[in-house]
Amino acid sequence: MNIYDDLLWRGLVADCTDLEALRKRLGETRVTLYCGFDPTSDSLHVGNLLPLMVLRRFQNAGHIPIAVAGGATGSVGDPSGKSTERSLLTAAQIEANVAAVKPQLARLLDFQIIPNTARLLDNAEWTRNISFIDFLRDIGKHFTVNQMIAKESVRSRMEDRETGISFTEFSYMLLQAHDFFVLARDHDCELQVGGSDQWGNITLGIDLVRKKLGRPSYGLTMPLITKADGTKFGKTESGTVWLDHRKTSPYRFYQFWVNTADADVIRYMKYFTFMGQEEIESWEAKHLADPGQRAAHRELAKTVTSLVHGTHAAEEAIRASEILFGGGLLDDLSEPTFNEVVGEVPTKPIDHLKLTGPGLPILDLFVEAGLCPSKGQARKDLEGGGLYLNNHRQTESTRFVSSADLLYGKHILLRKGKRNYVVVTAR
RNA sequence: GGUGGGAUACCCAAGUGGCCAACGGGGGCAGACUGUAAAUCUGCUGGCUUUGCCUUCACAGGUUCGAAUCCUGUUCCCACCA
Repeated sequence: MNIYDDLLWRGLVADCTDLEALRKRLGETRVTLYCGFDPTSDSLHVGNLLPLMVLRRFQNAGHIPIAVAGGATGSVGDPSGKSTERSLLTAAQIEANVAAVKPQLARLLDFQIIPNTARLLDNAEWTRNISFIDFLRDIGKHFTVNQMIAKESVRSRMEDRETGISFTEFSYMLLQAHDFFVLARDHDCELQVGGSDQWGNITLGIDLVRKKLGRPSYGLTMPLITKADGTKFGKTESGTVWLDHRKTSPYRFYQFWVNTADADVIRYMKYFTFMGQEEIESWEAKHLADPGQRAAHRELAKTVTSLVHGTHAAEEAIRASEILFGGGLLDDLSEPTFNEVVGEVPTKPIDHLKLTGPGLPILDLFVEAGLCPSKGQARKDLEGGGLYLNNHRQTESTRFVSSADLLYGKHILLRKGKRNYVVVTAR
């Protein structure tokens, strides 16, 4: 199957500058393509996964992907999809973010395979040494302000007189167009992919390539990822789902995918796995036959977690999930297995001395662990049957917790409700 | 500037002298059911040393045995008039 048809089937094509020409071009020879990732944070998040995986899909189909870290563009700030001006990051922040994001980009691409080895570049490399005057003369001259203010990202901000748009963000599209030109000139890059909010920036780049190099090039955008319930993709109650395991643990990451709504799971399989059509259709059949099993959810979670964090981390996340949601008692659990849980749920250190002798009132312990906001609330939660110690439901609000309750002499597993766990570790 | 109305817990919103830690709804948390879902049902939703005590109804005073409720002043908001 042509890569283009595969993308189409997966629902990954929102728009294309020239559908038929691109499909034909992709069928002929190896094509070099790129996608930019601005380092707005010290980690990529699940939303960035989609375009990054599209690069990999192209590579799997024999094409050459270039991931560009936006050391230059990121320091200016893309107005696309933003209703207000953003505050600038410091140079040091950008540099640190680029350093953090690069390995994440590299992880999803293949730098060994020959001949279509992936490349990882930073647009600061070719932007840093261009003088402002040169940029105005060589790049700026090719565009009219008229066409620039017609772009959706700019127009929406110009219509809002309250916020407006700074010259800095207004210029962003020129930098991105320049990137495409440099990559076309130096790497024979012919295609730029990105989220649908990148459409305006991409088409401007295509114009520049045509004007300066007299070559056609292509743009392809992916749709915005939606959720069945209308909320924003990539967020949980506890915030953004990051790719960095220190910001979002592999367990949380796995849980994020397991909790995908039924109505979204097959679509996400198409988006976020490299499984083929037949395989995905068989999961779909399995899901429809017995939705309660959530086989597709687990498969999706396992696959994506393996991709981002490795199979070992994914297996640990699965094991931790089985312990925390299996509902089983902890009594016959071995220490190494329990340790899978520690580190996957929030941990709270506690002074060992507090547990000696009679110990600590159980309500105080839940408050100290952060599971309950006050003792009054803790008492009510307990009376409502919502508090568990080492997976045993607690009924006595006057109970004391002492070192006798420690598992393996170290830990106490506290739980409120179905899935709010904290491991208290004695020090 | 004039006149009238309002300010209540996370949000909306009752309450106009004691039965008020304050009706009801939303949201949130928990329980049952379930599939770590949806829907539904139930409980909780100021704090504590919890059959009781303490602090809350814009702010500061006052009347009263007793005030979210009455009076005075202050701040802010809204409506109509100019």
